[in-house]
Amino acid sequence: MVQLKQFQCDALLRAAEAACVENGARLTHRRRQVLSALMQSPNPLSAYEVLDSCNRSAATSMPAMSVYRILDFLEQQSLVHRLASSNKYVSCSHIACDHKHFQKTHFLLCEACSSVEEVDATEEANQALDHMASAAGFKLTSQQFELSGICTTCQNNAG
Amino acid sequence: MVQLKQFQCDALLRAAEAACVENGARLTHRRRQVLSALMQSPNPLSAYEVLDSCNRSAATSMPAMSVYRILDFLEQQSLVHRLASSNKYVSCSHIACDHKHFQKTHFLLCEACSSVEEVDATEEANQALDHMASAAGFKLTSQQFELSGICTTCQNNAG
DNA sequence: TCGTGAACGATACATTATATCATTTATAGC
DNA sequence: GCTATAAATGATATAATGTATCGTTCACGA
Ligand SMILES: [Zn+2]
Ligand SMILES: [Zn+2]
Ligand SMILES: [Zn+2]
Ligand SMILES: [Zn+2]
Repeated sequence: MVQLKQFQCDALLRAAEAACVENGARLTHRRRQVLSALMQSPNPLSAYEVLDSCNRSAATSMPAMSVYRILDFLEQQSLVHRLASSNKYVSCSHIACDHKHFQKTHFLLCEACSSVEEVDATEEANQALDHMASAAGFKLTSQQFELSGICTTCQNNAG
Repeated sequence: MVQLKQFQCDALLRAAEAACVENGARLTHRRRQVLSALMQSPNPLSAYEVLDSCNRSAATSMPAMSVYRILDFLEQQSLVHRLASSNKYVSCSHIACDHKHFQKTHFLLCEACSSVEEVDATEEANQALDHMASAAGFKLTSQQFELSGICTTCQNNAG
């Protein structure tokens, strides 16, 4: 996950706008600012990091309230995802494609560079975890996992 | 996970004290208060919930700082575990037994009653998740998963 | 008994999140 | 275009959570 070039970001924003319209919602200026901040960040951002990013790259300053409201909105639209383990946000990596989050989605977090990879659950993993849970009498409901590890790039840099 | 009777709690506290001594640490009065609060709670508690619990059940009021310090200490001693997804704490379910957390430990969280079950990772789950991560080039490091679901009791109550 | 470091108390402060209400903006119907 | 309506935002206050710092007390060993 590398910082997006501007023309890529624009294309994603157009796709995001289309997705909103399809849901009867609007991608306003403020929402676009927040989404853009997350798209351009190589790492997940906390609400206040989003706020700072927006305020650095714009003339008018955004109230903190708006960031919280807008992050909620964007999450409902599946344009961003919230990482519970760090309470930070990442932009969805499937905004431009037709991916609809039908599968469970998991996140791989690099401990070295803080990059995030959004991956679909495998059937193998679903079964193994269901199995592990049912051994304790639990019936798993939908959820996303946030798995820590080392990404390809950082493995190569270290080796 | 049900609220512990007092004599069970006392036995656990004795075991916890022994574990501390083995590590060259001490289970002081304040630490005992915090650990006891977590043991007696059927659900995970946030730092301030621990604080409230301690202050309800004791004459002298505990400063918030102490709770944070002590939770860190207890976590290092593996007497309590921190749940990253909710930023709350639970007492370890293996204080009395000889369980040493050699295996990865995962947590099953009931969405209905908020109870928590601490379970060992299965080899099957480890492999499935390693496999899923390596498909994206990630090498997983140690971690704990916090899986949402419905516990046995709540399944029966619903059915 | 005294020195030492760990644990704790106390205070201030920083960060993060929510509640509330006024104002502005977009939209649809006329 | 004009107006009613709801959505979105601005503005302010406040709550909740977490950290930094320093002085004091306490346990323990020399
Ligand atoms: Zn996504
Ligand atoms: Zn990396
Ligand atoms: Zn444990
Ligand atoms: Zn339950």
